[in-house]
Amino acid sequence: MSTDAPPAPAAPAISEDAVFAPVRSQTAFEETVERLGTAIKLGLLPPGTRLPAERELCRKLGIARSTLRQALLALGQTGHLQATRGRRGGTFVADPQPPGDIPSEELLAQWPEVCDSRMALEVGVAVLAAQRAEPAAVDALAALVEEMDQQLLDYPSYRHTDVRFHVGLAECTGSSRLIAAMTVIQGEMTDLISHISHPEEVLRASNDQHRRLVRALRGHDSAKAARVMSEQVEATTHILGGLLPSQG
Amino acid sequence: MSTDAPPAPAAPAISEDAVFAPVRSQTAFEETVERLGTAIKLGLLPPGTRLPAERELCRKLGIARSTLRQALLALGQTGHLQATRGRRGGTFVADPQPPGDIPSEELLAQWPEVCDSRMALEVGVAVLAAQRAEPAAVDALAALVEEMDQQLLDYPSYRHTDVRFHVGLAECTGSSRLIAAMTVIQGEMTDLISHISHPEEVLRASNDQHRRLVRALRGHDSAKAARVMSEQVEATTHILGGLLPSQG
DNA sequence: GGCTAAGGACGGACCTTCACACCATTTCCT
DNA sequence: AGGAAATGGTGTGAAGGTCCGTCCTTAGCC
Repeated sequence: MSTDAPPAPAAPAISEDAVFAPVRSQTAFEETVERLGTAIKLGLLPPGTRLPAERELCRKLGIARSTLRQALLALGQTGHLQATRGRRGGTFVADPQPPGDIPSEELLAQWPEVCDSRMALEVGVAVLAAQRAEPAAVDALAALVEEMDQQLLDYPSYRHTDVRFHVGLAECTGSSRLIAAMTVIQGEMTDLISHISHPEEVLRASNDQHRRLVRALRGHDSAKAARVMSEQVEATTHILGGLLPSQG
Repeated sequence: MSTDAPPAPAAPAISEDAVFAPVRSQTAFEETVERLGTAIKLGLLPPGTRLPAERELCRKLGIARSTLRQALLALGQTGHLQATRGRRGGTFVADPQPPGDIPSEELLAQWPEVCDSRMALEVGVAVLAAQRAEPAAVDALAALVEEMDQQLLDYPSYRHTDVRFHVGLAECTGSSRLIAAMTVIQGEMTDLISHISHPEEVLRASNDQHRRLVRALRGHDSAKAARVMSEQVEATTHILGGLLPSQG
């Protein structure tokens, strides 16, 4: 017992790991490919959408045109974008889109972390949205729920509407940070779940929870919103946990 | 009425702003300064702490030694770090620490966003922590509450313990992403609130909420945890809203 | 005195990013 | 028909960040 243990008060080993964790600085090129690629894969930029002209887009993104072109070229080579020259030309989201690629080993290994982050973000967003959502915004979300009801047999379409629902929820908070975080996490979730089966009953149950969430928003009942969202995320997490190799 | 309005179904203008928002790629140098600087200012690395040797730390951080040295040099010049040469030398967290600098214009302008992000993250973390916290971890948090009870008249000390409490809560989730996110957001909050007055009564009320949160954790009552945390964050937000120039 | 572990300093190779100019293609307008 | 305009496509060189390797300096330990 009386060894010369350090007198330090309960060494906080865990958070030190976080402090000294690897620094991952993405290049502007990588970040751009990821941002645009995620928006396309999520359906936020539907097939046929015309992107802003290169000279304008690079200004919006705050990068050089040559850097932007690297990203556009990469997304063109993977079949996500298609460019046309001339006065009425431009860069368009390809139609049809290429098949989604399988999730990377790296992402698969992190799936519990992704689900945890999602749980935290979605529940927090649901609470804020319940406090702030205006009737018009709630109506828009309700319309998306109706839309999903018609897409129970077509998972890709369902998923796109689902993403719009969750991003729309983040928009209800009015916080651009939360919107950005939601798109990132939905992108990761899409990569994880797009290659597993989604029976109609599962989608129906999921959309029922959407409906209950909308009711909670309408009543500004943040506690109920938190509970419903928590159940929804947990359901997805359990499905993933059952289908993916636990801890690879 | 019958203008040639686009037939697009409810243009999602807001999320497009998010997609095309500026890409800010931090350099490895900047990211390192921020990570280490935040950890020091938050008290996660208390004064006197010895950092790992440069040759080891650059390996952990995944950067070159010269890049790491740039960061260490910068933190040395601001008085946060102090280096000693020789066999028993090393890089140490300076004691005493330099006075905290005033929050940047940029951060001040973003304060509502920071509070929103904090609300989402803390509530989500509280829910997850309530589901997962083990008794030993809850005891550790309870001990921090006791510690804060003794620090109601010494705000800097109180704030350091407060940070350890909230980061400890994130540790209860077991998710390194959430821990990292919590340290970032607490760093921003510290910058925002360190230069305003903190009367004893305010701190006492805040710590009472900590105590109620601990009770909720112990009972695995995630709904109550969410409610308490939501109130706590809201209280801070209101204080900030009253003291900072609204939308300066 | 010598060994060792630490910070301190330098220089060149490599890659990314940037700014700028110019080319090629298509459409619209006169 | 012909030019203006708007778009993507191409090239070049400079600037800066990062990495790697090498060496120097300092201070404690045997």
